Amino acid sequence: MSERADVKRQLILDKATEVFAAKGYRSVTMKDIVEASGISRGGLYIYYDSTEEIFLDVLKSIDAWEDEANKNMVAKLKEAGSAELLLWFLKEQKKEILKGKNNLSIAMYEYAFACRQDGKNSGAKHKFETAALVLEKILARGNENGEFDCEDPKAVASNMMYAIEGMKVMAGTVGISEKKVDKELVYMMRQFMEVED
Amino acid sequence: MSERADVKRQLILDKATEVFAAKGYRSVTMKDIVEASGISRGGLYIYYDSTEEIFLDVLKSIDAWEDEANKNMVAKLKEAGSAELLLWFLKEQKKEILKGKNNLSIAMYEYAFACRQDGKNSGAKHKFETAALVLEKILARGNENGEFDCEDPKAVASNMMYAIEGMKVMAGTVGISEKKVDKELVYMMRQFMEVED
Amino acid sequence: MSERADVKRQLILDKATEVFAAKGYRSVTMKDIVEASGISRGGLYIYYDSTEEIFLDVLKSIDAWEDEANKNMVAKLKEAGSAELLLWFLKEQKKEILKGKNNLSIAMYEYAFACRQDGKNSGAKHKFETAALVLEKILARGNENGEFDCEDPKAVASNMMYAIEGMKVMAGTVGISEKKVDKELVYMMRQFMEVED
Amino acid sequence: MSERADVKRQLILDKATEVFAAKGYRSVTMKDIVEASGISRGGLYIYYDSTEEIFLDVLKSIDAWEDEANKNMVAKLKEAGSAELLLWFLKEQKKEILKGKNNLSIAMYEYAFACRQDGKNSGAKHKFETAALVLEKILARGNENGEFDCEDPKAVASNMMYAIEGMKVMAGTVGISEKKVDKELVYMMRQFMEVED
DNA sequence: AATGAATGAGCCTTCATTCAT
DNA sequence: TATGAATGAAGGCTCATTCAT
Repeated sequence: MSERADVKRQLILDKATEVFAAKGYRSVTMKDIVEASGISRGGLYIYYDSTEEIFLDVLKSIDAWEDEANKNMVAKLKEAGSAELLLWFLKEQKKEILKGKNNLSIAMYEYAFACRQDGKNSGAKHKFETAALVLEKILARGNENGEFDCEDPKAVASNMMYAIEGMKVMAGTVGISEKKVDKELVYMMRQFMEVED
Repeated sequence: MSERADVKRQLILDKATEVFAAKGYRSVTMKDIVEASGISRGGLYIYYDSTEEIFLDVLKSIDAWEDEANKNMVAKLKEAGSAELLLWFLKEQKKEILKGKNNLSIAMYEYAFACRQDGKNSGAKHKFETAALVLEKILARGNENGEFDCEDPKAVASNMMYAIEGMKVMAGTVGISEKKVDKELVYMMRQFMEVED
Repeated sequence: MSERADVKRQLILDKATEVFAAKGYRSVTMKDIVEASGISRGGLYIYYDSTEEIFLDVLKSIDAWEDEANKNMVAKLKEAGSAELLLWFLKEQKKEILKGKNNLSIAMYEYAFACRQDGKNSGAKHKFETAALVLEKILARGNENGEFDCEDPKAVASNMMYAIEGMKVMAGTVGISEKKVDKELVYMMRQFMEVED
Repeated sequence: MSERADVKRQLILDKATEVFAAKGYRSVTMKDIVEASGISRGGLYIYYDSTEEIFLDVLKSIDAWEDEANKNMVAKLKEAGSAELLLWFLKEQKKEILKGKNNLSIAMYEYAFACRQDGKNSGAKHKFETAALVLEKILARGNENGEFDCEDPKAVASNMMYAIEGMKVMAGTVGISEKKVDKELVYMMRQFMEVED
C-alpha cells in the first residue's frame, strides 16, 4: 500500500514540521517526533532513519510548495500589474516573517550551519536566490511598464531579500512587531515607487 | 585567589568562544569546552555550572567590548568626519560578516531561539539596537554637516542593519563572497551619499 | 493445503539452513530468514514461532538425511569391502570439514551451548555418537575379514571422531587446508591399516 | 592513577571472563558485564568500548598466562622427565576440558566464527598451534631419551591436539565425563608409551 | 582548588512479535 | 493463508553532573 505509506509519511512530515518550527533543528530528537506524530518509536524508523532525513523531507516539501508559488507568480508577470504582484510577494514574505518564533528559518539556519562543512545542500541558498530572482523579475517588469522606477532591479532585489532575511531571523529569535515589519517594507518600496502611508 | 580565578575564567571564556563560534550553541557540550580549555571536568564546574552560563558570559564579554567601541564612536562624532566614521562602522560590520562560518551569530540565534519563551535575555536584541542607534547617529550627524543626504536616518539605519543581519546569517551558513558584501554595502551607501565604484 | 504448506516449510528450511551455516545460530534473526526465504514476516510466523524452532527443524532434517546415510552404510557392511566403506565414510567427513566456514557445526555448537542448561536436546550428541558407532562397526567388520588390524574398534572410532570433530571446529573458525585434513586422516588410518602416501 | 585504572580493568576482565565462559561470545551484552562487574554503564565505557574489546582483552590475558606456562614447560625439557612433563601437559588439557560448560572455548569459537571474514585474529589458531608445538617438543625429547617411542612427533602431536580440541567442544556443549576423557587420553598415550590402566 | 573516575538519565536503534487487512 | 505496518522491550552509547581523593 504505497498510498497508505504516503499518508503516514505526510502525517509525520506535518507533525515534524511543527516540531522543527518550535524547537529548531539540533535539539529535535526522534522521540520528539514520535510523540508529536503519535506513532511508535519503531514505527517511525520504518519511514525515516534520522531527524536529518525527516528535516530534509520537510525542506523538500516546502521547496516544492514555494517553487510552485514562484512559478505561478512568474507566469502572471505579463497579465497582472507589477505593483499587484509585488504586494502579493511582500505579503507572503511578511506572513513568513510574522510566523516569527514558529517558523522554520532558525531550524534551517541551524541545519545549514550544522552541515556547512559536509557540502550537504541545506536548501537555504536556493530558497534565498529563488526569491531574489522572482523579486528581480517583478521589478524589471515594473520598470518596463512604467509602474516602477528602479535603475538596478538586481541590486534592489538582493538588498531587499537580505533585509527580509534579517527580519525573519530577528522575528524568529527576539521577535518583531507587525508595525515594524510594515515600516521596513514600505521604506524599501519607496526606493522605486510611490507608497502612501 | 580571586585574581587567579579571573585568569582561569578568562582562559575558559576565550576557548569557549572559539568553540561556540565553531559549533554553534546547542551542540556544544561541557566536554567540548573541557577539551578546548585543557582543564578538568570537575575544574570547569567550579567556575561554571552549564554551557548556558558560559555562553552568557561569552556574550557579556563581547557586549562589553562592543559597548566600548560604540561609546568611542559616538565620542568621535563631533571631531571626526561622518563619512570616515561610517566607513569605520561598516568595515567592522563587514569584518564580522566575513568571519562567516566562524562567527558567533548562529550561536547567538540558536541561543535566542532556544530561550525565546523563557524570557531570558539573549543580548541579540540589545546588540542589534545598539548598532542601529550608532549608525543612526552617524547618519544624522552627516546630515547636519552636509556630508550625507538622508531624509530619515532612523529608517535608513534600521533597514541597513536588517540587511547586514541578513548577510551575517547567510555568511554563517551558506557563505557569501567579499565582493557580494561590498556590493551590498555600496548599494546601501548610495542611498544617502555618492560612492565611486 | 497441507502439501502446499510442506512445500513452504521446505523452502524456509532450505534457505534457513544457508543462513545458519553462514551466520551461526545466535546472530540469526527472524528478519534474516524472512529476507533469505523471500516470504513475509507474518507469513513466516505461520510456520515457525522462533529462530530456535526453525533451527531445530533444520537439525531434524539433517539428522533424517544422515540416519538414512548411516543405515545404508551399515546395510552395505556385509557386501562391500570394509576399506571401501571406510574411505567413503571418511570422504563424507572430509567433505563436511572442508565446507569449513560454511558448515553448520558452529551453529550447532552455539545452539548446544545456548541450551546446555535447559536440558534441550541439541542433536549434537546424537550426531556424534551415531557417526562413532558406524565407524566402529566398519572397523569391527574390517577386523573380522582381515582388512584391518585394530584391537579396540570402539576406542579407535571414538578417538577418530573426536579428532574429526576438532578439525570441523577449526575449519569452521580459523580454517584448515585440505592437505592438512588428508594428513590427519591418513595418520589415523595407519593405526589399523596400511596406507600409501 | 594508572594503577587504580589497572585494578579496575582487572576487575572487569575477571568478571567478564566469567560472563563469557557462561554465555559464550555473541549473547553477551555490555549490560551483562555491567551487572557482573558491579559498575555503572557509563563507567564501563571508560575502560572498554564494546564487548569485543573486552573479549579481546580477556583472550590476551589468557594468552599471556598460557605463553608463560608453555615457556616454563619448554624450559624444563632438559631437567625433567618427558613422561612427567607429558602428564603435566595432559593434566592441564584435561582440566580445561572438564571445565566443560564453563570454559571459554565456545566463546572463542563463536568469536573466531563471527570475525572469520574480517581478517581479525581470534587467537584460536595461535593457541592451538602453540599447544601442539609444546606437545611435539615433549614427544621429541622423550624420543631422544628413550622414554617414548614415537616415529613422527609432529603428526602425533597434531592428531592429539585435534582430538583434545574435539573433546573441549563436546565438553562445552553436550558434556563429557571425566572417565571418558581419561580413556581418550590413555588411548592416545599408548601410541608411543606404555600406560597401565 | 583541581582532578578525572563514576554515575545514571536519556536518546538512538534493532528486533521479536502482533495485528488489521 | 499471507502481508507488512506497527509496537514496545532491550541493548548501545553519550553526556551532564557528582564525588572521593
